[in-house]
Amino acid sequence: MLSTAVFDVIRERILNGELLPGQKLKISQLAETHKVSLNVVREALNRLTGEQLVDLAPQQGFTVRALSEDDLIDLFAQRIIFEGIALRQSIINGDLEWQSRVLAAHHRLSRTPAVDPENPDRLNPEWLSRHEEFNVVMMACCGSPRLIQMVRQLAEAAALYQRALLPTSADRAERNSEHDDLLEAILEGEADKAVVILTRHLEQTRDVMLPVLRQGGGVPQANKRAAVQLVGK
Amino acid sequence: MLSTAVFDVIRERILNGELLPGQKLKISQLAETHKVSLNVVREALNRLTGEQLVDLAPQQGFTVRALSEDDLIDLFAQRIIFEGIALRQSIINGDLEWQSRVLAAHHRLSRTPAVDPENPDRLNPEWLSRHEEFNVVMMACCGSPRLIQMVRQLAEAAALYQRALLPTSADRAERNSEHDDLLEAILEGEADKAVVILTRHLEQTRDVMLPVLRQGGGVPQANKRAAVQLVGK
DNA sequence: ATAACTCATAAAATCCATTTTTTATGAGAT
DNA sequence: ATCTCATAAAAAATGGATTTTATGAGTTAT
Repeated sequence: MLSTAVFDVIRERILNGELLPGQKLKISQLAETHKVSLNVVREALNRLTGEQLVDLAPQQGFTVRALSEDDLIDLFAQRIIFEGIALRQSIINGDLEWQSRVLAAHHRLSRTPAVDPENPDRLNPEWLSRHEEFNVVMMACCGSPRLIQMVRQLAEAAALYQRALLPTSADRAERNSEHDDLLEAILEGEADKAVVILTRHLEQTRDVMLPVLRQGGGVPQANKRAAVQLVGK
Repeated sequence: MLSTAVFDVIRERILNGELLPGQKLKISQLAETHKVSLNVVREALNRLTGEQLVDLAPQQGFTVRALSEDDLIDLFAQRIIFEGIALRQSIINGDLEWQSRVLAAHHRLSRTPAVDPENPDRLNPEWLSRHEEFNVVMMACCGSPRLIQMVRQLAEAAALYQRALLPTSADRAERNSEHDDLLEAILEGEADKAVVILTRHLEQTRDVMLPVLRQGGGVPQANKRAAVQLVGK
């Protein structure tokens, strides 16, 4: 199915930061670059609105979902709640097989440099992927397909902020040690401890990004457009 | 925007039980009944997949999301967690204006007969609407747009089950008194108590539906189709 | 001179009619 | 009963028509 392929590619381009938050997604242009007809693009974009990655305003087309301070705060408040619940449940349910997968994901993450070797002022996209994978695997055993889906959606939204706002300078060593602590708590089955560490980790991630968003200098984000009525709001 | 209108109508028809869980949604047929072209319907259905009300399987088209025992249990487990959180926060944040709106919604609900006067063996659709409205208003002051959105989506999924499975006989009087207790706790600002009542209410709702789903006799639901690979799973 | 308004033009979004592919169906043969 | 294959039905994709919005030059008013 063509629209599924286009859906995946555009989704990837948004998460990669190739298509910036707030940016307009011109259908004809996307159709041309992906060598498909207009409706295929339209279909893909409609599905992306469901994933909360794209906004649709009638007669004004599609845009990449924009960043905002309020949303950043709300987003991380919900991540703390949802991921906390999912992680606790995962630790309770998880077996040896699951622990091993977490260990493996952590290893892959810890051995990937956080800063792009070729582009020292930006985070390494590969590291971001492994970070997200670590996150997904941690939650995988929570036992609830719906919870997993919601956590995945929140993490995806957060990825937009992280790719745009996370500075490379922010105490990498200290932050990586949080992953180590998290792993340790998981392997020892200490749910409470793990949730506390995760919460602190998320809070710190948010607090690093907030001032960057506030000053906004040099943040890769398309110019804000005038507020328009979005569908379904 | 035509597709938005069609989106709304189809959504309504699904929530009304006019289009049954598991039922195939033939694009050409929908296009004809709504006097629009195929692509418009397709666009609406794609957006409905984002709302988790419709499933899409490549080359097999769209179906109304089917009911299942596992999903029912999962769904209510998540409702208990997240509606609990949203309600508690709403009570903490809510001002007099909000309390008044809850009171009004409760009044509308309590004065609407739960059983359809013309169709005594089915629940009154108007009552179901007011019940959902009561629910939405209760959560409205939780302060988190994202939490509201997720709670709304969970409640919408639950509506499918309730319209299909909730018997008319299930101790209406007792269940309505739970709404009264809930209102009382909210107006007194007793968050803990309100959450306990809500939790019990949701558990009972689930437990009433489970056996009906298990035996499955006479449940309005389209015949199950062979399992197919769905997109995005 | 600047600001506000009109209106023609271009660009983009939305929708439709049609073609191409894929899947489902059922008669006839093995 | 199972398999093959022709046919019909439906999904998916295309190309293009229609409608709406954005843009900017020209005009008028302050």
